[in-house]
Amino acid sequence: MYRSELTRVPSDTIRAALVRRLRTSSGISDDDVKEIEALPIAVRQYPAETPVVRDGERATDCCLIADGFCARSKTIPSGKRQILSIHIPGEIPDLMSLFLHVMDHDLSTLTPCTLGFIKHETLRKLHQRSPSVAELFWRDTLIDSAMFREWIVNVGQRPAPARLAHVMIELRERLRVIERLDGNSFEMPLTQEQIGEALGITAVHANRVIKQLRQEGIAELHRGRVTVLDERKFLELADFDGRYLHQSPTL
Amino acid sequence: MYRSELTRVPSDTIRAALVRRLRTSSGISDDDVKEIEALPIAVRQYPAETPVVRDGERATDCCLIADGFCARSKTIPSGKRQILSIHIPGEIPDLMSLFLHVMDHDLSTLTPCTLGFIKHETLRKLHQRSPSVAELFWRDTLIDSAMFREWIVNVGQRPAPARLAHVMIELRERLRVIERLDGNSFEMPLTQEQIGEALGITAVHANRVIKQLRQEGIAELHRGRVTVLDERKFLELADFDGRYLHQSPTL
DNA sequence: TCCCGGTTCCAACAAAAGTTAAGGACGCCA
DNA sequence: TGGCGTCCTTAACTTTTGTTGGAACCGGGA
Repeated sequence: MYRSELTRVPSDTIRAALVRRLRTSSGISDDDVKEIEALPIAVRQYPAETPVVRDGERATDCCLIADGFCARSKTIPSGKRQILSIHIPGEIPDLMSLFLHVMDHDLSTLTPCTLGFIKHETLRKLHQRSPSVAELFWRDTLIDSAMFREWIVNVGQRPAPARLAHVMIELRERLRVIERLDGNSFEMPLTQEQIGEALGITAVHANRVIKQLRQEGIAELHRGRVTVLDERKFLELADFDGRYLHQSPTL
Repeated sequence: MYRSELTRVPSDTIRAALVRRLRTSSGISDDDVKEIEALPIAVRQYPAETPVVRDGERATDCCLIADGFCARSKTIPSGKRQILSIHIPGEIPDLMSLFLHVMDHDLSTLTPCTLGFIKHETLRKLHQRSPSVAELFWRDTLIDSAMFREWIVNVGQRPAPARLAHVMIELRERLRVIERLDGNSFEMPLTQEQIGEALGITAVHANRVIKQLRQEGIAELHRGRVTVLDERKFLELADFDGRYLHQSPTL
């Protein structure tokens, strides 16, 4: 699989992307930043394509992505898998496990990852101590929820090429906040199989759609990296309105 | 449109379905029940097919359904509409507006509704006074989120007949909690157009699928009411695992 | 009562997406 | 450096779903 540019992550940068994200989407007081920076976090390395928490499990920790990409997914009895969301550094994809005790989906790595684990217990205590941090995290889970709503629209209503473009732009706008864009290109470390699972189409069809975007000079996807060829066409195709990301405290 | 059996709802039953729901999914202390029963609620009647809050608006209240059915949806520029969820009495479909200030989707009635409005301000004060009620509501928004995840799977991975059966069973299991089942039948007041919008298919195809369920003796849908004809086939087709509804405090 | 508008239902055809199968590219490792 | 496994790519064919257009049904209001 694709390799994320994983270097040793110094301990003080583990929380950096999280704080940057919270600052962008919610505003956050200095006291709250201190609380978050004081949070005890157990850091562990995960290889690519590895489950972190599984559907049906009872989680005792929440998982902060320090580096690498993760995805959440559900697999139905027929064996088909649906990817529900893609996650990037600074996010806590399983924050919901704090109150939803049994996992109703899988969380797994896409690339090799550095993950920080925070005990539920610790978070619960923090919430009691600081209602403002609790609100911050609550809002974070609500933004997560808003992203699911848009994902439903994507899979339910847009033609396949627009679906792909939309997922690409959503990822880009989130990577922008944590300063992970590289000119007109950015990482999207999914195989075509996984892209299919994200868009609700087969891998073969995903391939057709990727080819189409390339041939029409809209965007290129090569070895887990998206390069935008024509920004105007790209935006138009994706039908993207980023309001649902709530990337501003006023939204 | 279909008419919900809307009778005058006495003031003391407005909170009843909410309390029953919270009791089922989260457990709830007597003190919390008292807090909720003391909540000032402004009751209003809405006709069928009427917007309650619109995409882009800033809400100042949350809306508790006392009677009738509502739906949340998003409409994209091409004019296509996706229904994201169906809501029943006792639910607060726009609880998320407490922290997501600008609506990213529409909430509208399906049938004539009795709605109770609770000021954001009131809820925020309640949260400060009672962290346990805050957790209760937080968990409620997380269950909402879990339902979106399953909806993504439904639209993304299941064949159209299974999608329909799945939505039907989900609705049934939620109606069960508030004791709104009637033997082997229950209300599902959507037009075929709306069913299509919920499943990510066209109304014509929705019609084909409904016809198929009827012809195969699985379930019948007539005038906004589902009648299950063969429970075994119905469950098998729907591929339903209700864990994601978290209808127990231990889940 | 009859008409009207919104549903429901259906058929014929078109387009999108799934299935199957197979060859080619590429990185990894022995 | 050669072989292996994974991923990418494509073609041919099938199935599902969308589109268009029209008929039948049904309830409510004039």
